[in-house]
This record gives sequence, structure tokens and C-alpha cells, in this order.
Amino acid sequence: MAVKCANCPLRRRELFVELARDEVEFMQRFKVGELVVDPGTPLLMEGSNSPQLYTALSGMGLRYKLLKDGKRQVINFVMPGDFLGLQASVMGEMGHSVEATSRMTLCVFDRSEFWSFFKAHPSRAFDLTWLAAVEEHFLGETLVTVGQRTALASISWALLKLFQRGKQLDLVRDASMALPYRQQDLADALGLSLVHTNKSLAKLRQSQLASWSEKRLHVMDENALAKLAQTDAKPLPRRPIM
Amino acid sequence: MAVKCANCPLRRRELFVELARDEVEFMQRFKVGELVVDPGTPLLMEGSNSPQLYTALSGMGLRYKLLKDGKRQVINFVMPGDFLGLQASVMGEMGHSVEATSRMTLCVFDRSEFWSFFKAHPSRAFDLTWLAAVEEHFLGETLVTVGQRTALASISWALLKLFQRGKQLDLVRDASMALPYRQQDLADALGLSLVHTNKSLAKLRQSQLASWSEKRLHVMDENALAKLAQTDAKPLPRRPIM
DNA sequence: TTAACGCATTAACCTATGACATAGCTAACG
DNA sequence: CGTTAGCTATGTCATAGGTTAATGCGTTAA
Repeated sequence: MAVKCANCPLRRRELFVELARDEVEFMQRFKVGELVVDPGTPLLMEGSNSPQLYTALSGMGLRYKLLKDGKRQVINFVMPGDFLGLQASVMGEMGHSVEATSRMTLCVFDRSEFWSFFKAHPSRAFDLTWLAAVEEHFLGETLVTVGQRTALASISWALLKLFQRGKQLDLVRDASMALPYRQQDLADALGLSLVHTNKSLAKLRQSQLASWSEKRLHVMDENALAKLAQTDAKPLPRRPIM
Repeated sequence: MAVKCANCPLRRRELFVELARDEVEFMQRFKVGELVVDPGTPLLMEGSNSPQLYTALSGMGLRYKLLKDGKRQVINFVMPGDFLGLQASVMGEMGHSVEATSRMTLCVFDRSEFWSFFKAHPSRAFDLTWLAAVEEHFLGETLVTVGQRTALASISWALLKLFQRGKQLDLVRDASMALPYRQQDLADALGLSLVHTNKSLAKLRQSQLASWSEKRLHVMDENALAKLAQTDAKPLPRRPIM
């Protein structure tokens, strides 16, 4: 049974900006249902123009691109609140694929009504653009990481970001959260080899700043971790949720 | 004397989707003038919330981020038709800085009217989102490059993209175009050292596929270059222009 | 005219990271 | 209970690319 948008617990999280009541009602009209998928399920395919639009409600996943030689670049980690399918809606095709890495539940929207976001509700159209800008902003930071930081700093940065995201989604208990990814996923996100990722994770664990094993991330010293990652520990900017 | 939007020659280039007449008139109302800047001029600053919004009309520039240790990541190369300042408009601050690397002329829009794009003209709001999605798409490709490709392939990829962009902007004559960047700029875009970039450029020159020197890029064999870059030479998708 | 500067180029040397090989752990399955 | 498959962990060796430094060359500034 699908959650009514009016009762959506996710939307109330600290990370998200508040919606006016009429905006919530507006969204409710587009919600056609909920989808629950198992780990490994592909949700969107690069190059496709699929009619689905989702907001992740729970669980996690990956955005990624594949090269012809089989290499994979993970573009981003999908967490609750993320909006999936925007590129296909505006550009006509997805620039990357998306798949679940844990059991996920997704809010499904009717894309044939997408255009009415723009026509009928300017504030929601604005938020859509905002979301795209947030994504662009984050990809810029990722590029800095992959291009300029050392392996250890990259890994620290990635774990820190995931942890901050988790905190604001209320996924953290006792400085620890579930992180349902494989080391290979992180390696592919940072342009590192699996082996080197593994070794760097070990080093990080020894440093007592953070540890990630058995699908759980523990962060012992967020500030020191941020320092190692050559960044500051300032909270993530708030953003809209669809 | 500023060009009237109705007569804008840039908008007619192959790269851009066509605008309806009323859309052109709508844009004209926001155009407050034109700006001409010299090489090296900063246009937007990371973290700032500047009131300017630009569309590049001619000349080139860079989007980049700086790290505290002085390293720089070039996020993207700015070419005619690019829209600058969107992030600040929706998120409240820029995620990167922008500066000119050649003499540039820019179309200046009044940001205080930005909101009326959404309220008064849904199709233009849609295009704004489209632009953000295009940028996100391109950053994804860049991430693949920096994360997965070898130095030579990265450089081939970057030169190919710049060349394709140039072609569609009608900047290419005799398989060659102006490319007003330093080797350091390309190095910072691809996460490579200056020295290694220089050596790889020399190798590319020897291979007779492409050469870039004295601020001019020559592409002798686009398909072979694409192959070296591990990509295909398909034309860039069309996109809106503001 | 010279000095100073920015940029391209080259060479010598070094290291962070990748590739390969192997082994152990855990979960699923018949 | 043994087998298989997927993942993590570690050691050794190889290399792509980084770092440093020196040279040259054209342009600007005094």
C-alpha cells in the first residue's frame, strides 16, 4: 500500500526543503504507485528513453556508465530522496544506467504528465531545475576528487559524503550506518583498482578515523576524516524532493 | 551595440534547437546588454551568489574549482552558447568559478527576473532544466574519462569533444579551429600533470591524428581519433540556447 | 637593450597505483 | 556436508604517470 505524499516521512528529513501544501497535493496526483525491487535490479538503462520516473524512498543503488572494454564508472550513489529519470525526460535519453544494490522501494511517477510540471506548477518546475543543478554541483566535486585527490583522500572523501548524507536522512545510529555496496563499487566510483581500494580502506581502518566492513560504515572522527579528505565537514546544502 | 535576440546568429547554429518566435521575444526582454571581457577576466566565483547571468556569444573560457592546496580542477570548457550562472540562480551559490581565456562577448541577462522564466514561460523553464541535464550528462562523460581512460585516450577524447563542438558552432575551417587554452588547462581538466600532458600531446602529433599547438587545433582523422579515445564519433545532441 | 615573464619542451628520476596471483571467508544450495 | 560463487584480504612485481629541474623562445616592460 502506497504512502500518501501528505504523510511521506522522507520529505520531512532535515536534508529537504519544505513543500507547500498545494505542492504536496500536486505531487500526489502524479504518483501512480510504489515499486519494490531486489538488489541487482536494473532501474534505468543508459541510452534508453524509459517512461518511468522515480523518487527513491528507501534502500540504495548506483548510477553508472559502462565502456566498451568492460570498464565501469560509477557516477553517483543513489540514496533515499534521489530523483531518477530526469535526463530521459528532458534530453530524450539517459546518460547513465541505474540499478539497485539493496532492496529498494521507489515512488513511481507518471512521466506522460511530466510536461504539466512546467505548465501548471512553476515552483515544482523550479525545483526540478534545482535538482539538476544539485547533481551537476556534486559531479563537479566528484571530478575534483577523481582528478586531484590521492587514493586515500578520495576514499575518505567518498565515505564522508555518504556518511553526511546518511546523517541527514536519519540513517545513522551510534556513528554507524548501513552501506550496501561492494568495494568494487567504490573503486569504480573513484577510478581506482579494487586491490588498491581494499588496501586504502585497510589503512583508513588502522587510522581509526573510519571503517567500512560487512556493509556497515562507522565514522569515528568526522573532522579528522574531512581533513584527510582535504575538505571541510560542513553539512550538505538542503535540496528539494520530488 | 547589442545584437537583437531576433537576429542572433549564434542561435541558428546546428547545435541548437529552434525557438518559437514568442520565445525569442520573451528572451529579448531579459537581455540587459552585452559584456566584452579580456582573457583572464573572472566572470563568476565559486561560492558567490552573483546577480549576473550570461550566455557566451563568442570567445572561450573555463569552469574550474580550486582546492585549498592550490590544485585546480577544470570542470569544463566554455564555448559560445553556454549559459553561465544557473547554479547560483537556483541553489543560491556557484559550485565553481568561471573565467575567460580569450576575449569573450557575453549576453547579459537580468537575474532578478529569473523567476518569471518559470512563472510566465514554461517552455523556457523546460529548456533551463534541459541545459542543466546536458551539463550533468557531459560531466558524467568527463568523469568516465578521468576515472577510466589512459592519458592518451583522455587527451584524444577531450580534443575530439572540443573539435565536435567547434564544428557545430561553425568555428572550424580546413579541419582546424582556434583553441585558446594552455596545456596546463587541459592537464587540469583531465587530472594529469603538465609534463605528461605535453608528452602525450607530442605523441598524438606524431600519430598524425590530431595536433594542437599555437592555440590551434587540427584534427586530421576524426574517426581514428575517436577510436583512440575509446568512443564513437557521433555528433553531439542538440540542445537549447538561452 | 636588457630584464622579466609566461609558456612549451625535454630529460632524469621516483612513486603511487595497477596487474597478477593466491588464499580465506561467507552465504547459498543440493 | 561438500561445492560453488562472490567478495575481501595480502603479497609481489610492473608501469603509467608525477615531480623536479633545466632550457629555449617569444612577448612585454622598463
